[in-house]
Amino acid sequence: MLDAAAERLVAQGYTATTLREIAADIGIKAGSIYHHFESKEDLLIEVFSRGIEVMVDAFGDVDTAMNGCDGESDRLEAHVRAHLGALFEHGSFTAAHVTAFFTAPEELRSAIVPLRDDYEHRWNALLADVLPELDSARLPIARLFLFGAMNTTIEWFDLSGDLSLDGLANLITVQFLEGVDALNLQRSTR
Amino acid sequence: MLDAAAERLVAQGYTATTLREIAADIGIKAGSIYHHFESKEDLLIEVFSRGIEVMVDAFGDVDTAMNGCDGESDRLEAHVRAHLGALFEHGSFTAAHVTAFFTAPEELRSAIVPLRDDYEHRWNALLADVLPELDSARLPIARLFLFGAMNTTIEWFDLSGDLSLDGLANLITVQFLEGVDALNLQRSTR
DNA sequence: GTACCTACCTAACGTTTGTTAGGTTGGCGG
DNA sequence: CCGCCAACCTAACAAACGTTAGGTAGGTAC
Repeated sequence: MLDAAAERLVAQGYTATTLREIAADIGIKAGSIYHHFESKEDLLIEVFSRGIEVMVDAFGDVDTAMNGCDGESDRLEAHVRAHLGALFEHGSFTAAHVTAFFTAPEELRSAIVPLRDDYEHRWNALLADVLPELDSARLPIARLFLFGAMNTTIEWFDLSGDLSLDGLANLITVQFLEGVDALNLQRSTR
Repeated sequence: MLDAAAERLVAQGYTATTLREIAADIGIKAGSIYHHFESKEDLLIEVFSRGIEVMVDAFGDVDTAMNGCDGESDRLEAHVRAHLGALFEHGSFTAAHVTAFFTAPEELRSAIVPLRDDYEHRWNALLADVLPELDSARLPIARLFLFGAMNTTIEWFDLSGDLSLDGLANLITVQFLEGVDALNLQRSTR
């Protein structure tokens, strides 16, 4: 049911996602949803927060898997890969969050914002590690650039295409760290 | 009226934007809209296509203003500045397009896609000029990175903040061309 | 003055939405 | 066998939506 709601959110946004559609997708009637959730808002809050949960978990997994033993640039790339993995490989929760969050009403968003902030802080800390020489005032902007590059991939990246997720993660990391010039030297799509 | 519709689109997305609200914003009643447009879809198609028009015009203005006399990197930065200008300085049409386009129903989107394609082709041609050594298969991906960086600024950039639009354009261009490392050397916010 | 047109309004229509009250079913514990 | 509870259904509610038919005010043309 949460899965069905997430997929509807990705395809249609908040208001166009109706409880009757979600119910029909899983073979029940709209009224039955209220046995599990108090309201539409309640249900979709759960979907959005799971979207962040998936990202945070993926971030944490990378952190525990590689504790300081690898190079900083590889560490960044692994986190980029984890973020992309959350977007494309773990259901539609994260995708729903990224695409539909800003189409939700303000009251719902403010309930989710603390979770978002937590995730952003982890990235800020990571970037501060990877790029110790970067002006700290410019660090959030660098993060926003990176988020922009990663999150807009849902609008064009095709999992079944020539480029793999690993390759995409490498491409984004290199582009971020060294710019477009470096893309010429780095032709390995892994 | 188109302005009011655009602002509602930015704030709420397609389905949540109602004709009654748009009408109320400009001091008329909902039914009166049908004297100027055939339907809600018709009205919002006009808003979305004007959003592209603003971008295309801004792109064209830069092209005529600097015909080959400047460096390629400056030329790219001027176009980035023009794109950001369309987003922040010429009403809400372009902002509405970037934020709400994917919340609109499929039939409406397919009416707009040709205009979008035209704008994207111009950018592809520009990038092919600026980056002649870049693998042509990777050129659309580079453009998508750049678009991602530029368009997600609506979610965080503040016109009245410390960073100016010129500074932001410079930041994005440098980040795109040379990566985050170059941001340290480039501390001029103009 | 008459005719006409543009720009608006009123009032309703059919549909869809989130939501709710009350009823039905099936399985598990005792 | 009885009671109970979770999971579902039916049927309806008020509200809001896009849309339409018909009417009104004010200006312009002749």
